[in-house]
Amino acid sequence: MRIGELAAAVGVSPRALRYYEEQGLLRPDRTPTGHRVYPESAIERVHLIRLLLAAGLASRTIIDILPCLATGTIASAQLEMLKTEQVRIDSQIRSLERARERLADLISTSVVRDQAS
Amino acid sequence: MRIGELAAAVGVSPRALRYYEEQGLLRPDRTPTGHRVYPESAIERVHLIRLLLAAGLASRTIIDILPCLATGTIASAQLEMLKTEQVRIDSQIRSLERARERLADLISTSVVRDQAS
DNA sequence: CTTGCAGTTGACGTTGGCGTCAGGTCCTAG
DNA sequence: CTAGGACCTGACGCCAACGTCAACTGCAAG
Repeated sequence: MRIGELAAAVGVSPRALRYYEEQGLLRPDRTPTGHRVYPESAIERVHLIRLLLAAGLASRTIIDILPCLATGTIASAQLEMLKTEQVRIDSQIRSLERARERLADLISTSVVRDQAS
Repeated sequence: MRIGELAAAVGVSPRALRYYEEQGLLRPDRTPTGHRVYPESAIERVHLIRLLLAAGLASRTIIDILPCLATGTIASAQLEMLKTEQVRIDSQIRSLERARERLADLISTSVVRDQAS
């Protein structure tokens, strides 16, 4: 499939897909004229990339863990990285929960006041 | 208290405090010679600012809701903003939880492999 | 007085994840 | 043959939240 199709399939821009390739996250084949050709599996792969990027992992980190999907094996150094990221994500979740709670406090304790513009 | 003291008290850099002021989040008094002077309450205020920034709120948004703390009242437009932010935070938390789960999957299903180098 | 740390403003640098041209090529339909 | 999408490679733009000089002033201690 070509870049436009993949982009539509996963809901990202072609520019983003080229950027992922530039970062080493994707390695599409090329037609003789240089057009990118992606396998079906790229859809799943991009979804995972987006998920991890949204969770705050650096693309460098993602590069290291993507091979684990294909091989089903992982180096101990990468395993440590994954655990570190989990810890970071956990603390980020807690931070978000505190913020949400604080906003809820504000909402429940504030008196709504009419505001002309 | 001066900027260095406040910075140490809340664990941020003086530069960050000046930036918050530039953004309208803080309004310290000044000594006759121009040095910033913060009230004790600034500690609490900066903690809240950090919490909301960490939760992904824009400083412009924070500007609008900080007065609510002081007045205990809130305009209906700001109330809507707060609810919108809550929704955003909720979806962000869910996204993080999915990522964490995915990492846990990887950890539990991958075979740890020895790695020279 | 001077040493030296703390403070001031101003301005440019950084990082990530793309958006957005610009200028050219490829390919399919009519 | 030609029109017009879709694709290509640069390369510069953008935004937020500061970091990092630079060049200067303020101030307390010895």
